[in-house]
Amino acid sequence: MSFLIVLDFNTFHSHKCLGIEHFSFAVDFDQIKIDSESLHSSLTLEGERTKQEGHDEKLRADDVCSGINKHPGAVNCRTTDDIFNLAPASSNASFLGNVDFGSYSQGFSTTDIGVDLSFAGGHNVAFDQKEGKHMISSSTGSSGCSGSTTACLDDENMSDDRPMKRKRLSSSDSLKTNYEHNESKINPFNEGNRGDTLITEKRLRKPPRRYSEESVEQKSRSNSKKSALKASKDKSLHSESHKQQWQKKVKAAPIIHKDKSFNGGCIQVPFGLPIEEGHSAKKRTCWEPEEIKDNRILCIKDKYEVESFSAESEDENTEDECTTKGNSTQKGNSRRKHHISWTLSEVMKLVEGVSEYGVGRWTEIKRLQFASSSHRTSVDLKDKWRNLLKASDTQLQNRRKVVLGRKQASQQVPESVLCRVRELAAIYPYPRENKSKESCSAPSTSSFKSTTNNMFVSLPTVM
DNA sequence: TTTAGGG
DNA sequence: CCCTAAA
Repeated sequence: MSFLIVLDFNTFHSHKCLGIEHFSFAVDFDQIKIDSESLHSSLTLEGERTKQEGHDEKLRADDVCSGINKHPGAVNCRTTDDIFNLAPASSNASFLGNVDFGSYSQGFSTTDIGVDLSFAGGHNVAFDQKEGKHMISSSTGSSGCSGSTTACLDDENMSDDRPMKRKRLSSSDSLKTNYEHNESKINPFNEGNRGDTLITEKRLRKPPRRYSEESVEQKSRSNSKKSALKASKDKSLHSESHKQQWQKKVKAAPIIHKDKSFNGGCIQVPFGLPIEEGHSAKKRTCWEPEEIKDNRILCIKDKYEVESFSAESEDENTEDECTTKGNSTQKGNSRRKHHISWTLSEVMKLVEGVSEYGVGRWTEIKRLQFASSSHRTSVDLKDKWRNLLKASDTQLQNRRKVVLGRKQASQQVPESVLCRVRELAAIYPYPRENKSKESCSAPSTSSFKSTTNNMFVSLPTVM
């Protein structure tokens, strides 16, 4: 098994890290999967054993952000471990990043190596492709906190992303070029195997209720001064033209008929009604039709998306694609507000931004890291950071309980990122949250800060 | 306008 | 995410 992978990696390496396909293409993981299945019987015992004894070790390793080599639990990790050992030092950095995520996503499914691996493997393919892609072109490893895995991972991406984004921004004064850019860029990657499952997920998801409400409102006041105002002052104004094109497309499609067929009366009624405090109740009345309509839109949109670039739910879309989606889905105003889930790359960009500019300088971060994504306002960044802090904190606590461990932890945000968040939280204490934690919850010294500090201190020690 | 914080 | 007070 490891032999296969090693060969693969060698090709990957011999291509000067340009052929990420060689590293993560389907066959590769099929091999792994097959191997793991065939090995399952023989490995089960060992896997179970290593999984258990490895788990503690893994947790500790994660604490110091030095994960990879200590994940004996998952088959993949073992192989990557082998690779890692064989890999020339020069390629360690970029490869590390890849392995990191892989092993983390593996980590959540190690409970059942034989079964879960297939899925997690698929996931890894997707992820590694993306990440690998990012990493390949950049090799700056300027990690602030010694070469921790996290640092590699983040910086690898970030340092690459930013220049590209700037370039994109400057080279595409009209958003149209921007989109062309992105589509052509995105296309090759999204045509992976994983697209299908993700698409289905997306289609099944219910639209948030608040969204339906707002779409109603937007329709009712389509030309209200607020929208005009917002559009005019919103920086994403330049995206308007493109957006409107999308809207035309969408509108051209038989959405309205569907509405009628659904007895759209429900939709109309709420208009007349005063839409004030009775939020929940009244919204719910008009929710169903809206939902259906929304699905319609989604379907139609999906058609386009699947044609141009295979849709992909909340994964790595590169914020630009998210923008595309957002604009197309929403009618009227600047950005689709309701819950565009944060992609990992976005989170990492945020983390990177915070590490570079400090907490609280959200506009800076927005300008520099999220320049090309019209959604994600500085407020969003702030909120997300708050959430990340919370997540990292709770994760820390969960770690101590150990028992809970893997599954629930952070399926979206890899531990490495949270780890980085904690580091940054230690460096740049969040304006008031940290204080409050210190003053309120921690009469003696401070629970949170001390732990994070310890973590932060222990990092270089271990590395 | 931007940040911080509550909801 | 949204809203809003404060700076």
